[in-house]
Amino acid sequence: MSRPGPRERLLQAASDLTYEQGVHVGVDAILKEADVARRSLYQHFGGKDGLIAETLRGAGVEARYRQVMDDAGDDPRERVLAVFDELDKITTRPSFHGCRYTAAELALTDPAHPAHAEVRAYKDRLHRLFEDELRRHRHPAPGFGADQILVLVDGVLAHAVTRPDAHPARAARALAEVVLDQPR
Amino acid sequence: MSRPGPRERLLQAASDLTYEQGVHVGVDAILKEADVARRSLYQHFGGKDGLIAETLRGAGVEARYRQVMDDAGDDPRERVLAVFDELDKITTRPSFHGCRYTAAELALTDPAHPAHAEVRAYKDRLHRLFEDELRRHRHPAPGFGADQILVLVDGVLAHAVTRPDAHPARAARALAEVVLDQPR
DNA sequence: GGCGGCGTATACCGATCGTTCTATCTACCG
DNA sequence: CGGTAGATAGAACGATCGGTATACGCCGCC
Repeated sequence: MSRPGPRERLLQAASDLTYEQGVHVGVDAILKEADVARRSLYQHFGGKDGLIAETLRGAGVEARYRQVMDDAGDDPRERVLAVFDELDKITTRPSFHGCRYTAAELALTDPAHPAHAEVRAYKDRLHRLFEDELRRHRHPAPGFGADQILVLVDGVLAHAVTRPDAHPARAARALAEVVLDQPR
Repeated sequence: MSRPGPRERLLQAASDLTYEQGVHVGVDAILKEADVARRSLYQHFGGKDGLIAETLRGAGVEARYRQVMDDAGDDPRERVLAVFDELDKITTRPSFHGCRYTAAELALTDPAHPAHAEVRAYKDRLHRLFEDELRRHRHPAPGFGADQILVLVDGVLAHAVTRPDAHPARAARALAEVVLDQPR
């Protein structure tokens, strides 16, 4: 029943605050939110950069995609389309602030920042996720199809930040159906 | 033959630096790049926020879309597809750093920042641009179709930052063809 | 011909940035 | 019981942030 240790609290606080306010939140704000001593941050993560990178690695966004798919049953077509239905819900919530990975990628100018590798790894995992579904669906070109799905997903998340009322997820869903209905 | 005034130099420098390094570049860096006195910035734009907003308004990215379309001729189908061909070139250049409007939107947390209105206005103009093309093309639902094109464009620009080697513009182009080939 | 407006240059402000430091406290383990 | 590792609290570091103030030079225009 005891609360998690400093490391977990730091990751949680960093995850929340960087999503709400971007990766440029101050270390002080994160420390206060996590209720953790300054020293613990540098002990566990070496610095702010390390904490940011580790936060992205452990965000578990990919797991939520899997969950949505699993809730949609076994049919790959329904599983993929369910993602866009979910995106329509997410992107119209007031708490929606875009894709944390895309935001981090754009905000961190320094190409040497460890976060970039995490973003790349995340998107590669997502690509594999969709590619597997398309392969099960007997899509003629699962790799290319997965690229298309990823463009749609990233497009929805990017566009909805500025024009959520346009319901980009619905527009994208119709195109995702086209990807899924390729002659096999 | 004389160089442009401080205002124009500031806009140019801000445009360059904010694209390369994000909107969090320091005022000092902009002033140095523009070779302008500190005071001139606050005289002309009231502050950094005003300069950023004005930079977005005057970036003229929309004009480049029009140019690409005009170079592609009169057929709306070819004009729209030309945009994705151009995107494939742009996104694979080393100097590519994503969509400046999306980046600004994500980086600026404060909802009251004047830049948000500029981003919204820009994307609305883009929507109108594509909607007009689709209408000329006798698309059955030009508004919805334009939403789809915008999702594809934003998706390409967002995804290419992390995975340019996936050539998201090519993946998107195939879907844009679907949008354009709707039965009318 | 002097005067106001614009641009420049530089010093300075308080605030905040990420980081390092010292010092004290607490929990666990032999 | 003693000792060690980890956590806490908080001061302080130099650097940089956006913004303001002061002083000086240049130009055109009444």
